Amino acid sequence: MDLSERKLKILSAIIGDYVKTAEPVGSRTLSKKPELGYSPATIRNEMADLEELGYLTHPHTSAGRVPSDKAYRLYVNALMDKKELSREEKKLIAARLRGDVNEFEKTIEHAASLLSEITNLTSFAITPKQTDDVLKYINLLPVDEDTVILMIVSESGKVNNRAIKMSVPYTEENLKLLSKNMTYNYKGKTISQALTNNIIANFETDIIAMSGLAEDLMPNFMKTLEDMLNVNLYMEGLTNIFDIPEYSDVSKARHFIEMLSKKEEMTRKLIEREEGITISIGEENSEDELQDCSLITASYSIDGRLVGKIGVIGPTRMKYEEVTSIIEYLTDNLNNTFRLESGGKEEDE
Amino acid sequence: MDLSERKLKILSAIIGDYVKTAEPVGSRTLSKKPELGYSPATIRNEMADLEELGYLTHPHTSAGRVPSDKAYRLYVNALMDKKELSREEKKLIAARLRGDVNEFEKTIEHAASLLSEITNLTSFAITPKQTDDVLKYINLLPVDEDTVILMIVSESGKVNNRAIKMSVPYTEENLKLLSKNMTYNYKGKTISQALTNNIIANFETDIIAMSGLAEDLMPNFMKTLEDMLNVNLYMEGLTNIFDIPEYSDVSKARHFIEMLSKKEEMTRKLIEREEGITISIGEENSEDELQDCSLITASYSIDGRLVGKIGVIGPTRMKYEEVTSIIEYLTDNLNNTFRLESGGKEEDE
DNA sequence: GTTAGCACTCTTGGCAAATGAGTGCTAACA
DNA sequence: TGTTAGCACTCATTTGCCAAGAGTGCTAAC
Repeated sequence: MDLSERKLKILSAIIGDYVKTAEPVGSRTLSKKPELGYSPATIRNEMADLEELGYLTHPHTSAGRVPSDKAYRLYVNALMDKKELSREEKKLIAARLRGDVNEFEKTIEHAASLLSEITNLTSFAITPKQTDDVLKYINLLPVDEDTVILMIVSESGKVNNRAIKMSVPYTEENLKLLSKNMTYNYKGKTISQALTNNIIANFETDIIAMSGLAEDLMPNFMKTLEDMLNVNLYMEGLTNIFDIPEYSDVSKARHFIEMLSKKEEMTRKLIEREEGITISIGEENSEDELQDCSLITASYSIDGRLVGKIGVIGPTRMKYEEVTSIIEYLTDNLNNTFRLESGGKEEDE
Repeated sequence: MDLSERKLKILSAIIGDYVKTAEPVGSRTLSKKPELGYSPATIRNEMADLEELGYLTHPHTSAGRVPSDKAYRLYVNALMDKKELSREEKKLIAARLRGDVNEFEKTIEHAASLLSEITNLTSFAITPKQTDDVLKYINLLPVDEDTVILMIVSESGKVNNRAIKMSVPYTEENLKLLSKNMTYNYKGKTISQALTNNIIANFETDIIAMSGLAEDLMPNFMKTLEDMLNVNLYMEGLTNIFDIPEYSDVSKARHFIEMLSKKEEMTRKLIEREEGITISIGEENSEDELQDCSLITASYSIDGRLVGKIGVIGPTRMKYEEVTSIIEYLTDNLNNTFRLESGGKEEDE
């Protein structure tokens, strides 16, 4: 059933007010708003209807109305209009995000902290899972009599390395040969391909000559590849939660912080999210702990391929349009910075 | 003025009880303890004396006594006896700490998380500031036509690298020459020496031939050296604070978490701490936010040289002897693991 | 020096009354 | 037929008050 123009207006006003005050909003308060020229009684009637339809709830008989998750959903889908950021906000974001493509981890961390600062919510970001990152170059370097450094470079410019204690002596020639061989075998493969298809069989022949070397090497090679797949999680503004009246109850705040402190779970949750801007409201979240939180996430990409996520978490009572606009602008900026042609930056306006 | 045997006994009992219950302890409760065979009245007299001397306080007239920071200090210095860990605890710690010298960061992270688990407090650890780590090896590797990887290896086995976009073309020969030259110039220098004495003048002659190369390189070299000095901070068990009755007040918990979330400050604070086991109680801490917290930290070292810190933070009402023993045993274990001869492990008992 | 006794203080919990915000419903009005 | 005023009713919150209980300080007796 479609809601009448007036119902939508009232619902919108209730949401607006409740988001600001965190107090159930009553008919009197609403009737005072200039855009709603109705008497409290009329509004009460409409509110009763809206409640029946599931858009409002009632903490108790003599309290005002509170928007339900369904109301927020409607609001987000249909009612809210995108908020254009002010010139200052845009400038602030752009200025704080100037970064180096080769230090994108730092840039992401900055972005998360900026996001939490602007929204006054808890923000988080993950770096891309580089599953599809392509290997470019593998090198073994001598350090000690018994130490060798394994170094793996990917197309995206990521460099990982690891010092390996060798159990058998090696020669520089051997290392060079092995480096070449490995590069030859793995170059062009994605990290996940390299991890699954065990290409070792492929260079068995050469290896015979170097016996123990490969045995020391391969487990470390695999470990390093796994390291490269590691996703980093950044989180900022955890204590912003304390500014939100809903969480002035210690046990609630505790739950919130406890959940967010579980890095693996949060990372997984973020990875699983769809790309683009995604809003999930209250009970739309599967986790019990998130039943009265909303998440807004967006994806950013590096050179248009590797995809990371950034977003905020807060109470369902949140300034959806504002936060969404901020995140959108922020990710646009990130995408721009991370375009490998090298972070040019001329945006709209 | 020295306290009488009996006063010490009473004080000790008060501390013991208060640490357990977090409730002010009264004379009746104390007189019931078998080791204190005095009537409530006697104990009251002694308590009045102790209060006058500053060892006890009184939340209000009709409440029991609470130990002051001065009392805890006395307790820690003179009264408490070291608690020997149980065989199980020792086993647990030893088992969980088996680590690889080359992955000491992970080991430290584990140690912090273990510490917080055992003590039910918030724990943290910092990796050593590698100021005195000695450079061993510098290498420049070609990747692209315009990308070069700079790699720095230190004696402690740390490997740092950085991809550098070159603004001028290079040849492999040039890179090799430069690598050799830099290694020659920096090998044996500590990181801080390398950062301060600008040795660039030293190889000016060769550089002339490679003009732009060094200009692209040197800023990145310096940045990478700075990266190597970065200290990582690990923190675990933040939410343990919520189990402590003193922090059931939201604003207190908030302050606590806010302070601990400031990574730079916490890192600095830890770096500044003295080596060995250090206990600072309540107002002995300079920071306002720590006035009712105690910190217990200890230092661990890698190969007996590079020194990191690990510790816990909790309310002044803390099981000092237990926590101290745990930290001591833990750092012994860490030191052992990080002895470069390669983590042998046979401990006392 | 130790202890029993007692008056006194102060916190805590429970209870009841007052307050007030807001509703739902009915009846009147345009 | 839609809108509004009026009024009784509900329920959370605040306030004040009282009783109970824990613990002290002091005095006097042992």
